[in-house]
Amino acid sequence: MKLSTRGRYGLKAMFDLAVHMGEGPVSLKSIAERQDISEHYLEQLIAGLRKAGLVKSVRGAQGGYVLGREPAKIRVGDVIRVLEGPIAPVDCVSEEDPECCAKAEHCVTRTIWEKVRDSISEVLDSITLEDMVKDAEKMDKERKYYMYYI
Amino acid sequence: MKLSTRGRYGLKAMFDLAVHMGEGPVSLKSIAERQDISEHYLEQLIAGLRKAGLVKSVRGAQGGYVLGREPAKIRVGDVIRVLEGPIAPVDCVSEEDPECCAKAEHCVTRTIWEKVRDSISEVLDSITLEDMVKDAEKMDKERKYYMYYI
DNA sequence: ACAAATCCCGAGTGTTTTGATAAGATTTGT
DNA sequence: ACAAATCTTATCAAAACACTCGGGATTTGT
Repeated sequence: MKLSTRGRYGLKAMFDLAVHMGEGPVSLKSIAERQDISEHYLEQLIAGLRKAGLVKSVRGAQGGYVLGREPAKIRVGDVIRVLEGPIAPVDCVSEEDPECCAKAEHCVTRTIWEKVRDSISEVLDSITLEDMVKDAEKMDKERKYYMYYI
Repeated sequence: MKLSTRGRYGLKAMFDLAVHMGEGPVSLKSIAERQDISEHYLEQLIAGLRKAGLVKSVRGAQGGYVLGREPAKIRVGDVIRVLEGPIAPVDCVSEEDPECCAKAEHCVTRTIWEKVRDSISEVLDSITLEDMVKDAEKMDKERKYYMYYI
């Protein structure tokens, strides 16, 4: 029941982009340095985010990435789903195309996993990047609020 | 964010034991057959459950396993924690000995993972084996309510 | 006493996932 | 033209996962 680094690093990067919103394109290199992530690895992760429209890329010198839409409209769940796949503790209750078995309707544990899935989704979909930035500002007014760890 | 087969199979087995409560020791072989799990693999899983006191073993011919205490006092969360480790989407919010980083107090995402952890725990700790047996009885009065899939 | 049933334990194995690295191609501002 | 970036593809080592196997130890029915 662990998140992989994909989701953790990806959310770090998205938060970093939200913090630097309005300052023009942010290079992968600067994100990787601030968040202490392998640049090449982050490249793979952000490719997925780009395809999903959560970030836009600007190629060439002074290029980089910007958020695909306002921070208030990007939920943590959106980011996690792109990087980790549909939220589900087991495949038979996957948010999209669940691999149901024949007896799914009579399966006691299935209902348990559904409840787990829904409670996770509810938490992740109730928080936006904007919320995160505001929380960070509250936590520490002085310091630049990079996340050192996820 | 997936459960491994350890948690799934283990809960299957515990449910099976709860269903057959009061019929004497249940052999691993019969559980493995009903739940369609590798017997040797299940052996490993149940070893952990035994050490945790969730099941008791009866050695020798006609031996097997029985629940360590009443089904009403065994929560799904108890079983999952034994087989999958402490509930936590990331290590820094682990239920026991979290590997905190220096900046944990200023980490925005940490609070998110805490909320996720708590919502999962709440679901898993609100359901007991007794609840599962009752649900199964409700779902299907006629058939023996084995779980065919988790 | 003996054999069958059953639990107990540790080691080995193939596959998949994870997390990263490397090399080169493409695009663009200066 | 050049340097700074992104983009694409390929490769790879380590860990986790899901078993599998072999051999003991213990108890019971006959």
